[in-house]
Amino acid sequence: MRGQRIRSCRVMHAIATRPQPADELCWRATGRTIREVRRRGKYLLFELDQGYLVMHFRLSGQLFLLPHQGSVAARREGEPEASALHIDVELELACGRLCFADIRHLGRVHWLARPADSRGITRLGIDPLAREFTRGVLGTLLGRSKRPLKNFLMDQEKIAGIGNIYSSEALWYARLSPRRRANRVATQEVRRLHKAIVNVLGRALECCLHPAPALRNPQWAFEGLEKMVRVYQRAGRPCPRCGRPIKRLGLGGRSSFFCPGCQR
DNA sequence: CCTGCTACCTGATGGC
DNA sequence: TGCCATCAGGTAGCAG
Repeated sequence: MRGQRIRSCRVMHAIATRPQPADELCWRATGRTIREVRRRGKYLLFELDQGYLVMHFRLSGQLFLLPHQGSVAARREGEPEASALHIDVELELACGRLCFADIRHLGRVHWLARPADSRGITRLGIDPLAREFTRGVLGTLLGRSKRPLKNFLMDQEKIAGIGNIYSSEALWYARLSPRRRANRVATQEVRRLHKAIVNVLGRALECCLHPAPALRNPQWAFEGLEKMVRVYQRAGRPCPRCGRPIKRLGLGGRSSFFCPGCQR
């Protein structure tokens, strides 16, 4: 995407730009050039020559790169309907149409003068893949919170980027109960949790990149989590470590999966 | 300030 | 077959 000029921007479903008016996104984005693409927590940022295009995929957002409408390539592929793919926003680039699609329409696309104009971005905590994320930093953060570890790990203002899958997985690797209070975690356990977080995210990245996502294929869906997942959505099945059945637990409005046998 | 709950959406699945 | 409840990778906004 780097260096591509946004020839036009179409909003098919204005819910995706809320609370920003769709036409504001369009006029701000049109004619701009993408300088750089980066990630902050779960946000995807397109740095433009003026301002930023910011995407958040929430639960079901996806990006597609489709052939230009009416092109030979589009006809060969049967011109997939925007409605069928639930495309909310479409950016016309030289290399094709970059489409933000989202079945549940919970994802968002905004234009911002700078990332700090997003409350969600400003308040993001430390990136667990960054150098600065050390055992010591994790220990300090944990010590300041009385919440259950599961809620702590999913709090984007503490550590940015961990969601429901990887919080369950990291706690399993660290042999810590999702219900354990953050400030009741011993030094040795902090060390285990830190290692677990970094390992889980690293392995997840491997799964996400091999095979690489097929941006140009609208049928493509992410598969391969099964290879790395040990407890997530595996209630009733044996724990790969101790053999006892994995349990599902409601915490903070989300499902938490863990092994009561070896997670304390 | 901190925490927990609910709304926001659509679609898949399973029980009756 | 249809109807209803529940669940799904997340966060903003609000009440207490």
